[in-house]
Amino acid sequence: MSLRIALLGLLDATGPASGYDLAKSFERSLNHVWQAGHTQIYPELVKMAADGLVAVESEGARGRKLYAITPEGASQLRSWLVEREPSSATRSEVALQAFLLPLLDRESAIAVVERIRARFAERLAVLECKPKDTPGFGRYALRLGLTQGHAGLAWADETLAELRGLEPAPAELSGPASAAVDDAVGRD
Amino acid sequence: MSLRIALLGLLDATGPASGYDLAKSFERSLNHVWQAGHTQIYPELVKMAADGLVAVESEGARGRKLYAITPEGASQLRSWLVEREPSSATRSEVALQAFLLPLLDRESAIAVVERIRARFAERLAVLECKPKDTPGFGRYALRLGLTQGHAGLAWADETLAELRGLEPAPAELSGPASAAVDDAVGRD
DNA sequence: GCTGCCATGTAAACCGTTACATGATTGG
DNA sequence: CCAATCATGTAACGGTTTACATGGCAGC
Repeated sequence: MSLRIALLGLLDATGPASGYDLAKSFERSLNHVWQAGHTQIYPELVKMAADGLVAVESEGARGRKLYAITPEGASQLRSWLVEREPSSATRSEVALQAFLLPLLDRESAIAVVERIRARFAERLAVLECKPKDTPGFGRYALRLGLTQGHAGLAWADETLAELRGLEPAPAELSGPASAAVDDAVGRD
Repeated sequence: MSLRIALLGLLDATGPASGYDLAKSFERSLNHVWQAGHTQIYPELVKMAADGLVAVESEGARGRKLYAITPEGASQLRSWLVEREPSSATRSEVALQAFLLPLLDRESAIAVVERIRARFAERLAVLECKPKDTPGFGRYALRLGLTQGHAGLAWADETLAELRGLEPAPAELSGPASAAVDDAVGRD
């Protein structure tokens, strides 16, 4: 469903576009929020056209089809935005690595957190060179990304400080099922 | 792949468990990081057993099978943690709604942001009643979740302040393809 | 004419969710 | 005995990724 919404949003904001254009727009402006490649976009546009949410406005050179949002599409887009209770489920490999950190010895854990930190920094760098105050599209999401990126960095720094502050040879490595671990994972 | 890792991580940390136990552990301790229901877990355990990552240690009452991690499984778990460059791709309905906010008039946008804010607050409330300083599993991920949750709240508050500060009847609503919007979405 | 990019698509495999189905055990 | 919970699974569907396939056009 959300792929449709993202496509409708782009079409609504930027006007008619081809599948190829939309794939580029995903890379350019939407990639920190939602991802989709052309292999997903082309068939989805066909289905959306069948459902009357978009229409082929014109066919250009080399088979290029320009899709435009229909009134029906614009209406569904707005309904979704206003009515949809967003699922807050996140599935993050970074968070999973953070979760599993206690399985590693201190050295490895530090290396892993450093790598995570680099990821957050990279992400932030990308976002920071976008026009922050353009009064338009993606502006709020950009700020959200920046805020969360900074939060990630702060977490990494705090965690690194803590890990580095531990005595050089702690007992926190491998070891299966201790009562303490069982407790931490157990009922809350 | 990550589902396997999550299961291996839980088995490594808490010792042998059944599919049912693991599903409960997901709900309890992993849900802010990764989600999986029993319908995904049971078949995956079978495949993992076929691949030698886990082994059925014993069969209890009413068909209950206890899976234990094998040395091979433990080794793959650690390799993944140390070697895997985590994909930082996130797919978030919340961020998508944030992205599309400029399509709405001021009133509706405020309502949407208020709903998002409530989501963040809800999430934070859940995390905050977990034992924050237990020296164990999930501890780092918990802190990451808290940090990012606070960041989300801060974003929502800032955004609400800005939206409420606008004059009551701004011109920011619907309207298709203006040059400015095109610019904001365009190349970076 | 060759190389590289534009532009469009299909197919298979994989991952995740929802709905369905079943039986055993525990507690009232 | 009945209801709730434990415990295990299958099936169908939909979304996502990866690999494959094709042809046009532009510049060298």
